[in-house]
Parts: sequence; structure tokens; C-alpha cells
Amino acid sequence: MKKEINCPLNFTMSLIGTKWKPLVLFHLLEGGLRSGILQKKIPGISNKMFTQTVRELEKDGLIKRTIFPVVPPKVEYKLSSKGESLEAILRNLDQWGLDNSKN
Amino acid sequence: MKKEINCPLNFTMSLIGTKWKPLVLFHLLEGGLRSGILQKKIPGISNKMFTQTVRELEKDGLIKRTIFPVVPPKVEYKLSSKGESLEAILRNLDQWGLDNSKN
DNA sequence: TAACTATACTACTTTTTAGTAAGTTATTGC
DNA sequence: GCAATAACTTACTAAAAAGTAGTATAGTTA
Repeated sequence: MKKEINCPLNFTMSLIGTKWKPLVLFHLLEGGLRSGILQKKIPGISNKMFTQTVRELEKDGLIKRTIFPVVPPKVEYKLSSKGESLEAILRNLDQWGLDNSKN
Repeated sequence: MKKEINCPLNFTMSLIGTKWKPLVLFHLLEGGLRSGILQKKIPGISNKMFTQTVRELEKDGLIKRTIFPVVPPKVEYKLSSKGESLEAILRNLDQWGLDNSKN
């Protein structure tokens, strides 16, 4: 989203308003997940978009990334407390879509 | 947002997940507004983006457009009931932004 | 008649976001 | 040595969203 506008609504949208971000956050609501598992829960996401999305969510402090120094690599993602505070919003967005798509 | 994914969350985002849509809807929460007034409430939006945004919101059934056949033209926008059902989401997005920007 | 009004439209360009495909790393087990 | 593994990276392309600037309409008023 270009040229951010000085408005709380747009601040929020600039953090979660892309195609994949809400989806990633949503799947982490029930708890942390290993990278590969999380990615498999999101059908259609490409490798690149997955990495790019979690990188940005991490940069914005919405998720935490933990690397386990094992081989092959193991990486886990989970919501930060800031990310958890989005729970109501995410569930509302999902519920609204459920109520309003094809009915 | 390209290639919609079969997921309620993304359905919702495809309707309101752009730079200006949430803002337009938000300003209509308190009631219908004349086109020019609504546009002035959204600093930074260009004429084109305003028209494009309300056109899409109307197409998706989130707002209603009423034309009064007078000169110069008078056009009023207000939320449809479907649009009104987004109220909680919009207010949550705004509140979250308020709580999490610059603090 | 010429400027003014509120609303909208069009052509064009730039910026951002998303997608494709292939390559990288480092270690284990065969 | 070489494939398998999990996570990630890079270069490139395509598509969508946003921005800029100019045009159209048609009565009203100066």
C-alpha cells in the first residue's frame, strides 16, 4: 500500500492488508507452527511469497521466529503478543466472509 | 488482490482490502454523505481513486448510491445493510491502529 | 457568452504486490 | 560421492493498485 495516510485504520491495513498476511496470522491463532507445516496449511502460496510474508510479519513484530540449530533446519513461527491482539479482528474478518460469500 | 483463494478471510479482504475502501466505509458509519463531502473527509484521495473506490464498493453491494436529478449534480452515498454489518470490523481495525501506532 | 458548479470519465504512467522457476546451504545416511 | 532434506534466496516476469492530468456535462449566474 503506497503512501501511508495518517489514519489508524490505514496503519492497521498497512500491516495486514495483503493477500497472504491475514491467512498466515489466522493459521497461527491456535499456536506456533513449524515453517513447513504452516506453509502447507496455506494452499496456493508459493515458496517465495511465504518467506516474504513471514519476513514482513516478523519485521512488524506480529510474529516471532525461532530457529532450532539442527539439520535439516527447523524453524518455528508463532504469534507475538501484538499478533495475538489481532485475534478478534482476524476471526471477525473470517466470520464475515463466511456469512457473506455465496449466500 | 489477484487469484482469489477459497477462504472466507480472503473473500472479505478482496472486498475491503485496498488502500481507500476501509476509509470510505468508515466515514459512512455515521450516516450517508454527499459525494463531495465524503471525498473531502478523506485527505489525499484523488478524484479518480475516489470514484473508482465508491464504484467498486457499490458493485459489491456495500454502499448505495443515490442520484438527485438536480444541477449541479447531487449524489449521496450511504452504507447498505451489508456495509453496515462491517461496522465492528472497521471500528476494530481503527482501534487496533490507534492502540498500536506510535506507542 | 463565459465562468462556475458537482460529479464523473479517460488515457497514461508509476509503484507495489504477486507469481515462476531455478539455485543455495549444510548435514545426514546410503 | 551423491541424493534427500527444510528453509530460504535470487532473478525475472506479470498483474494489480494507485497516481497524474486533462476532459465532459449541463444548467445557473454574473
